[in-house]
Amino acid sequence: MAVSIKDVAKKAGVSISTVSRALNGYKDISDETKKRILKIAQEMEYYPNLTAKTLSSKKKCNIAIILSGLLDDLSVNNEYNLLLMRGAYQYAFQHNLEIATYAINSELQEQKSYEQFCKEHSLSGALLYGLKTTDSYCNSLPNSTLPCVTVDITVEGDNVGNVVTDDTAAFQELTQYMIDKGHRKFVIVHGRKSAMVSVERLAGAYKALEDNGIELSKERIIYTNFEGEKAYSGVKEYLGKCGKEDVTAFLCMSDITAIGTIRAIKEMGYSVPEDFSVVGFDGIYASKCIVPLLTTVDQNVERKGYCAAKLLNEMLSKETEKKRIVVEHSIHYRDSIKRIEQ
Amino acid sequence: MAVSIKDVAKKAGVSISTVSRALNGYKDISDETKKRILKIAQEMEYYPNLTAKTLSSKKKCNIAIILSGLLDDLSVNNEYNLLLMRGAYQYAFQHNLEIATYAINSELQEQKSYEQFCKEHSLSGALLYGLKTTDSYCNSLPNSTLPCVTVDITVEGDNVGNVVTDDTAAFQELTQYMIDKGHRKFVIVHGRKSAMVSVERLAGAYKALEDNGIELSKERIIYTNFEGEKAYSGVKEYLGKCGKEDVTAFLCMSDITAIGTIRAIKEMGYSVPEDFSVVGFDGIYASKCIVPLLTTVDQNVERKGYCAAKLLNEMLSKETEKKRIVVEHSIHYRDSIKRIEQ
DNA sequence: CTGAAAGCGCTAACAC
DNA sequence: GTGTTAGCGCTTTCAG
Repeated sequence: MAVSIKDVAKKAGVSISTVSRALNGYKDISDETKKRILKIAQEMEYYPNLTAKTLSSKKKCNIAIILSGLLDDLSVNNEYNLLLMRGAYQYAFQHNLEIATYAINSELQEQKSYEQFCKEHSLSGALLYGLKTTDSYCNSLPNSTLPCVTVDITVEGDNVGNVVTDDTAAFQELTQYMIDKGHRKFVIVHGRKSAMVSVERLAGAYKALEDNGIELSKERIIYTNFEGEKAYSGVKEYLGKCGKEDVTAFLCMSDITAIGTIRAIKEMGYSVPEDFSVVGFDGIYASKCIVPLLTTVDQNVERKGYCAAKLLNEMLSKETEKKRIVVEHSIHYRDSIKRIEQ
Repeated sequence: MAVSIKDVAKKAGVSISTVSRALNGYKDISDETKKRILKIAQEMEYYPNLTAKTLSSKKKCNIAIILSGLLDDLSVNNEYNLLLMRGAYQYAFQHNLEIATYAINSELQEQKSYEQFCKEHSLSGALLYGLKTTDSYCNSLPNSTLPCVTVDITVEGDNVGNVVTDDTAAFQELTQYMIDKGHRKFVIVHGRKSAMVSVERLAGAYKALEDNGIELSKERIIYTNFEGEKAYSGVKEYLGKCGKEDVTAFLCMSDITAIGTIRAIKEMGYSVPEDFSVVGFDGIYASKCIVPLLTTVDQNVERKGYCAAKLLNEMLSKETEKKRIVVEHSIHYRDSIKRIEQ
């Protein structure tokens, strides 16, 4: 068995409570014994059992990432999820916190509520990544007594914090930029109808379009479920049907679909940005490697993960009243768009 | 406080051990009481405290993923790491296991050994992702009493399992394929000198080259640290210096560097595969979205994660003597290469 | 300043 | 079959 606090106490000739005090930096202990105990503990290679610690301790503060949808068929979000994790762990490292990540799916959510999950794992709160509007957590969260922070999805509740991108503003900005570049004939390569982010991005596009008196018919929206292949086939079909004159720019709701769009365009014998301009959304690594370099909205994903961890931590220590953080995005203006004469 | 086993016992008018027996499906309990207790537990929304469970239980079997290097500057492995996770969680779901993921870095490894980490977290074993040859875990693992499974890096030890790709064979195969297509003048876009996978891939290339009596000078190796930008600048410089006649194919050790290579080629006014052929390695999502579709080795990353979890689980239950699993790769033959006349 | 003792929620002998 | 009891390793009153 591993060396326990008891062993250290015995070796040091003190009681276990004294060892506990020394280890946890309490003040009501003589400097001398403290040093001695610490030294012995180190020599014996003693490391506290975190399980026992959380079990016995009252004021626990351990948090986790609950990653939903990791096992969904859709293997498109891989980079995104890990960047979110990176951000959270960055915060954790800086603040000497430890975060465990668990994976769940929609089904598991129905079997066990968020609160139950937390209690089972002795969690005082969690970061909820990858939640969908249809997930059952979304219904139970508002009544949760345990704090949590969602990312990319707005859920109300006294103990619920949200970290989001202003998707509407971002997509509006992007669309306006295209309009400023002379584009009037757009096709939107949509994400998923039921995804909150897609809905908001679409709203942003319409705002810019309306501001400039441009109409966009429903037929000019291609749904992709965020899959590159769907974007590819959708765009190909569209171009085959409607021809070149009908459109000058594709507004894509993700980089992956933008890359698929570019492939479709090239395969039809056209080029980007000479014949068509294309913009993406996300700022994935590949967007700055491909040809042409993709103009895209950088969501600052890592920062979102960081902010989520920070918000949760502050909610736990009642340091903040804030419940909603909008992480600023930025647009990378690159080579995939072209100014055109009208 | 949450409802505990005690509360259930009280309500049911039995002792806590009876409740425990009912909950854990032991046989020495009457069917009737069992059903009654289960019903009450459900009504009371009782959920066992896993922390207490692992603390008191002897034969624990909880495993974790220890993800190293997540916070390294190099943000190139994001998709890779998450696919690995996906695989492990897939296995976990199928076998009703729960896996927690923790993030560490090289520094943390020096402060605390693998065994200490496990003891702290009451782990019976772990999956080690992202380990580097220079990491201190590599030295301590051989003497570990707790089992673990590494991925992509070979570490010896009685309690150490390894899941790898046969990088040498894969890269040899790829190189041979290029040779069969008529290529003789290669440039290798290398990963990282100190990375085990890079070393093996290089060995594979040399094997194929030597088999066919082709020489490759050191100047024809471009080191990239697996970064797309480095590949881009390296290839650009190379082409600027040596010109078009000097090379017909680029063998890249990752898809990201292959994508960077393609960009460099295009920016120099050449095209792929007309002027140069390019192959990658990994099989990332973007490889099947870009133009041209990238010929690459699919590492079957998800399967690697799955096999690692499986191997660890079997090591824990002594079901297997095997310590090393080579996950079969496959080559996607796509559009980025061209047959040439010599 | 330090020790004794009571728990945290649960499992696992051991009795009855 | 079921209850009693002793821990798992640690924190935290409460005495002294």
